[in-house]
Amino acid sequence: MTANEPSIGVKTSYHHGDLKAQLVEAVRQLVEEKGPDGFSVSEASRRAGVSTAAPYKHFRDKSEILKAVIIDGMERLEQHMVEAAEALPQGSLARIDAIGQSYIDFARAEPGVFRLVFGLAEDHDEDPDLMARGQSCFEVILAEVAAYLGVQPDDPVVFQRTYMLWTFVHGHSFLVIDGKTAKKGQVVDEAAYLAAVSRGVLDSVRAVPD
Amino acid sequence: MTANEPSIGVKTSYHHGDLKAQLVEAVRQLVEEKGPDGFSVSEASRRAGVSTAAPYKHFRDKSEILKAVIIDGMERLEQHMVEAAEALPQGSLARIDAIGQSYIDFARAEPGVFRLVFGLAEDHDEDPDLMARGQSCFEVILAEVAAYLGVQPDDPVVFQRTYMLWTFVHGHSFLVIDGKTAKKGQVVDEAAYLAAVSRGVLDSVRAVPD
DNA sequence: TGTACATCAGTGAACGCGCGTTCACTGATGTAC
DNA sequence: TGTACATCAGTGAACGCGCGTTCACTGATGTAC
Repeated sequence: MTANEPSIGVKTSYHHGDLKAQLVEAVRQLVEEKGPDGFSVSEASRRAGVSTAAPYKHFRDKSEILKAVIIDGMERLEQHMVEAAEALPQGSLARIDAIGQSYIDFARAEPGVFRLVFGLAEDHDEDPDLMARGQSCFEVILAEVAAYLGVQPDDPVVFQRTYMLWTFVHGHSFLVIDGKTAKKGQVVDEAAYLAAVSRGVLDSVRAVPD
Repeated sequence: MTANEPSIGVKTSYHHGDLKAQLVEAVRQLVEEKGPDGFSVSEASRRAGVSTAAPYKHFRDKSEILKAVIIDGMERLEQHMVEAAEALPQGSLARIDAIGQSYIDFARAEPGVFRLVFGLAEDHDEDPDLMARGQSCFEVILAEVAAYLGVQPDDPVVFQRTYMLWTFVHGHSFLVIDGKTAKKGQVVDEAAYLAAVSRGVLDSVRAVPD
C-alpha cells in the first residue's frame, strides 16, 4: 500500500466493489493516452489496483473489455447529443446545429474513444449490440431532421439528408482530431461552417422537394 | 526452401536485391489484414523471406517502416486522384467529382492504409515529411476548385469550399469502410450524392459570392 | 583478365520484456437456520 | 443474535508466446591495380 497505489478508484478492502466499471474507465484512459490498440489488460489492472487475473472475473477476455468501452463511448456520445438538443426548440435548425456541434466536441474531447467507436470496424461490425447502439445514435439526428422538414421519419429524403449532414460532421470531426485543419494557417470558423452546411443541405430540400 | 517459402517476392540468392520495397509491401498487406497496429517486424520479415534482423539494414526501427508505408500510401492516393482527373476537361465539375470518387475508391480498396494515413495522428502529425505529403494532396483539390470557380488559388473562398468538399468525401469514406452505410437497407447512390454535394457547395458560391 | 580487398546486405541465435490467460488458493459477504 | 456454510471476487505465481532489437558472423558484389 505504500509504493504502487492504484491510479483510479480506491481499493479499501479485499473486495473492490466497483471493479467492472473502473476497468472500463482505466481502459478508456489508456485508449486516450496510447490509441485504440495501445491498452493491455495488465496495465488496466494495475491502474485499477488489482491483480492481472481479477478482470477475468468480470469479462471473458480482452475483447469483451474493449467492447464494453466501445458501448460506453456510444452511450455517452448519444447522451451528449441529446443533452445538447434538449434546451432548444424542437424542429429548429439551431437544434440540429447543436447536435452536430456536440458530436464534434465529443470527438475533440475523446479522440481515442471516438476513433475506437468508428475505427476498428473489421472486428466489431457484426456485433448486434454495437449495431443497435449505432443505429440508436443515428436515429437521434434522423428524428430532428424529420421534425425540421415536417416530414415522416421514414421518408427517404430524411435519410438522405441526415446522411449528408452526418458525413459532413463526421468528416470534419476526423480531420480535427487528426490535426488536418490547421493547414496553411487557415482556420475554419466551426459554428459558421456548421450553420452553412445544415442550411445548405436542409433548406435546399424544402425549396425543391424531389 | 521446402517448407516456409516467402509469400511475396522471390529470394534467389544470398542478397535479396529489393528488400526495402518488399518490406513496405509486406507491411502494407499486414495493415490491410490486421489493421493499422496489427503488424510486426517479425511477420513482415517472414513474408519477405528474410531473417527478422534483415529489416534493420534498411530501417532504423519499426516506426520508420510504418512511416515509409504511410508515405507510400499518401503518394499512391495522390497519384490515384491525379490520374482520375487528367482525362477530364480542366475546370469542370466532372473533374472535381472524379477526384472525390477516386478518394472514396482508394479508401474502399485499401481501408487499412487509408486509416493509417489519417488515423494515428498523435504519433506522426509533427513529422515534416508527412505534413508536406498531406499538403501536396490537399493542393490537388484546391487547384481544381480554384480553376472551376475561376478564382486565384489563394483566395480564402477556395480554401473554405475545398475544405467543405473534403469533409464530405472524407466523412463518407470513413463511414463506408466502417460499414455504417448499409444501415436500415437504405443505400446511398454514391455518384448522385457526390454530384449533389459538389454542385451544392461550389455553385452556391458562384451564385452568392461573399 | 586476374587477384586482393573493402563494402555491406544478409544470417541465426540470443536477450529481455510485457502480454493474455490459467490455476489453485483465500478472504469477505450474505443467507439459512 | 450466533453459527455454519455456500458463494464468489479477489490473489499471486506461473505458463508459453511473439515481439523489437542487438550481435558477431558470413557470403556476395564491385572496384583498384
